[in-house]
Amino acid sequence: MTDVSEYVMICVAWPYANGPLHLGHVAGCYLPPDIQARFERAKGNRVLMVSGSDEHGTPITVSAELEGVKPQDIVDRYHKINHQALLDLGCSWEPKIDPRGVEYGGSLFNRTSDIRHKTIVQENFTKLLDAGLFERRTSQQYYEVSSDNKGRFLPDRYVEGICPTCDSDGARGDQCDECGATYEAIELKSPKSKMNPEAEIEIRDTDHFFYRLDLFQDVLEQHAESRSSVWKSNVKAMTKQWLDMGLRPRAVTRDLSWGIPLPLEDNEWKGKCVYVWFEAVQGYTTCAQIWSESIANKGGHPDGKDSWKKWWMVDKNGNSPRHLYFLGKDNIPFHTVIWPALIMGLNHANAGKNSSQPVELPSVGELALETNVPAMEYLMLAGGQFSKSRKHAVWLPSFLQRFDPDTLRYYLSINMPENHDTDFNWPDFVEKINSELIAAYGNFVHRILTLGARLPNTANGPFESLEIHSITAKHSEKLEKIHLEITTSLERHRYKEALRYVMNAAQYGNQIIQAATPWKYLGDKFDGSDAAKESLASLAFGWRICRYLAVVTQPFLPFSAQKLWESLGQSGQVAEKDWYSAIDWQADMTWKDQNPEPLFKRLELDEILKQEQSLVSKEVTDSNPISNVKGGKKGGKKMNKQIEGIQYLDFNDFMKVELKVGKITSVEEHPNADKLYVVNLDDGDNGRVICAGIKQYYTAEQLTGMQVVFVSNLQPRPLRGVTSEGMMLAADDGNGQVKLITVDGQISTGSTVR
RNA sequence: AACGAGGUGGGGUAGUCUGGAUAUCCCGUCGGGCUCAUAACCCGGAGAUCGAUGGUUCAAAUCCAUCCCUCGUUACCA
Repeated sequence: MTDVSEYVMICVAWPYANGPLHLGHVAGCYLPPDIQARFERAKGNRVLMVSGSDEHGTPITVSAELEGVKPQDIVDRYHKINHQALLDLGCSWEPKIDPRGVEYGGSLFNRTSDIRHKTIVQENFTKLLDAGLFERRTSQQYYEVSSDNKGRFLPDRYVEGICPTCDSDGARGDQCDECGATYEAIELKSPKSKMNPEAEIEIRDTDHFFYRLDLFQDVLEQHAESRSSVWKSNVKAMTKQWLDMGLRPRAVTRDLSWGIPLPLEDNEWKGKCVYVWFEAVQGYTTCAQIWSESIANKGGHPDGKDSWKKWWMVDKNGNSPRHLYFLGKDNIPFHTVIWPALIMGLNHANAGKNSSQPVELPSVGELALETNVPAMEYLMLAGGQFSKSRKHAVWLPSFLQRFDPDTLRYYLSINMPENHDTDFNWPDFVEKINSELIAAYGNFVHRILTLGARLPNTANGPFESLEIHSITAKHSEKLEKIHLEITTSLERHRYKEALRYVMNAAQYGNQIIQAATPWKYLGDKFDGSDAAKESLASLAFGWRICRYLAVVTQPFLPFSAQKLWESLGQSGQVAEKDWYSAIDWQADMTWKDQNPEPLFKRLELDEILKQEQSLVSKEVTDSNPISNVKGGKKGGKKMNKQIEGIQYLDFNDFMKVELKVGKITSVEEHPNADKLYVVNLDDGDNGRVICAGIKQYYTAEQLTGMQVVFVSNLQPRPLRGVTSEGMMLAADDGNGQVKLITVDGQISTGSTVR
């Protein structure tokens, strides 16, 4: 054990509880913190790891509305699913108290709907308000009027109308897709609610509080400067970009139904909630406080309910606990600019200062700022051979039903998007598992265990009497060097590199065994010669390498590390072993008398692809692959079946639709769009131009000469610069198949369809 | 089109922030060895003017400028 154990706070981005996690999330922000936490614990540090489900905000109410259930049902469902999936992946969210004792910390995967979270957020809100760090502003916002008194304010992206600049229809809240203009949402002509187009809409004044981020400009620049040597370049760049733009006050309240209400009595604040960004980030501290109160306190931590301060406050010597935040690259500025500004704001308020006094970096007894933000790039989900045409996600829960979690942990670690985006694809997954994880590491271990099983056993296993330290000294030296490299890499958050070094150790083991050829001296063949003794001494050292590997693979591959540990006859949990015991060459040798079993099973690509095929199509049709990245959009496909009931169309309305037969005379590329063709159509009259989004399904040659059915009396509309005068009908199976509707045999163009 | 990321032997990659002399690792390929081990292991060879051009430098994959290409996200599918 190192004699000074550090306080390490590991903060994991809060997954948004409106869908299951997918492998991109795992690689980006759920696996790396677990590796880090396991590593820190093994080094003897005191680790507190926090995260939880982010359960408030508009997207969840929208999901709920679409499914016809309550928001609470949605968040309950996904909190459970995601929490379980993370546990199945081996992420150490359980037990909540460190096995070494509560003073060493623990972990808590909480949720923002926790009443205690709500209470603390409201207290903090009040503190910041009283310190004058909020300013109140009035703005105008669309309001959806409803007869039953259930009117609501509409966020900009839920409003559509006519562009004030180019007069085209379908412009969104604050930006027109047609001409690219941006404007204030209230300038929009004939605005409509996107969710409920029939509803009457009006502009109303609404008051909100804004956090005075502008007051933190200088101090945040100092902070960023002080971290410039530890932050990765993408973190530095994105932070700088934000600071260079200049910080402006940012809204902390919203007209929102699903969230934490403002802690204000006045009637005018009814129906308003704390903006989700403002409350969810506070989860990092609230979760620590809740852990402290409900877990550490009961678990007998000497500081009781205040134990969280050990992980959050700058201590009396001015030392800060180490704070590591794990998140995707899209979240960087939130954690390097906005969140530090909130922390310093709370410090400011706690010190009894107000907005006229300058804000300062944390000092003794105050909340500390982040040490490092090892943000990842994205893991891409490549279609590979099954579905090039459309993207498919691989969901964590279904993955874990079929594969050993350690295989996923290995693949994502060795392929981690540390510096740039990387791809997930099945052939690569199978290859890496079979030829690296299994062939190099798994095979080496199995080699040693089976060779050992063939030696005559003694009290402490077959190897003990065979050791000759003078012969293997150079091997221990080499492994110590590798151990140092692994350690250094992990300290620098270079997981890929660290795991590569681990594999080097296994490879080195194979080299030793290959050179020693111990199989020549087994059983009857043992002749007592020096060569035989040296050979078997190397084999015995193989046992030590296995033990070494169990310790150093543990942060990455906790399940197989434990399995190996037990196969070696070692007792207890390898996760609780000291990191440096890997290179303790005097450790007592042990043995488990048994038939050794391989650590992993080889994967068969053909089988996986077959299964995956069915999995993909199944998930598109019967699951809900809604992205749960915050601010992510839902795919269009699954909307169909989620619409409640059928919306009947009036017969007279239907009769207004005029369908005709036309013949495609020529097809051109749209000058300004990837998916559109400009189709010239002979409509039996003067001809017309239609823009059609079928570029990915038909070539221009295929289309030319086709007879198609089109809507002739649709209001013409410009589409990215070209006016489209109608719509061709096509069938879409929702799985990437699109076919135009044609007529059975020849008929003159312009014929009416009835 | 906007924004983001990337172009390194046949495929996939490390190294680029912090310039330095034989450019890393995995797969494939060719040759050899081993036969204990999960068609696994070990050794060796071939194969790269590090996207292009220009610049800075004693020295550039690495820094600067311009250009080309690819991918992702978003938008367009009336």
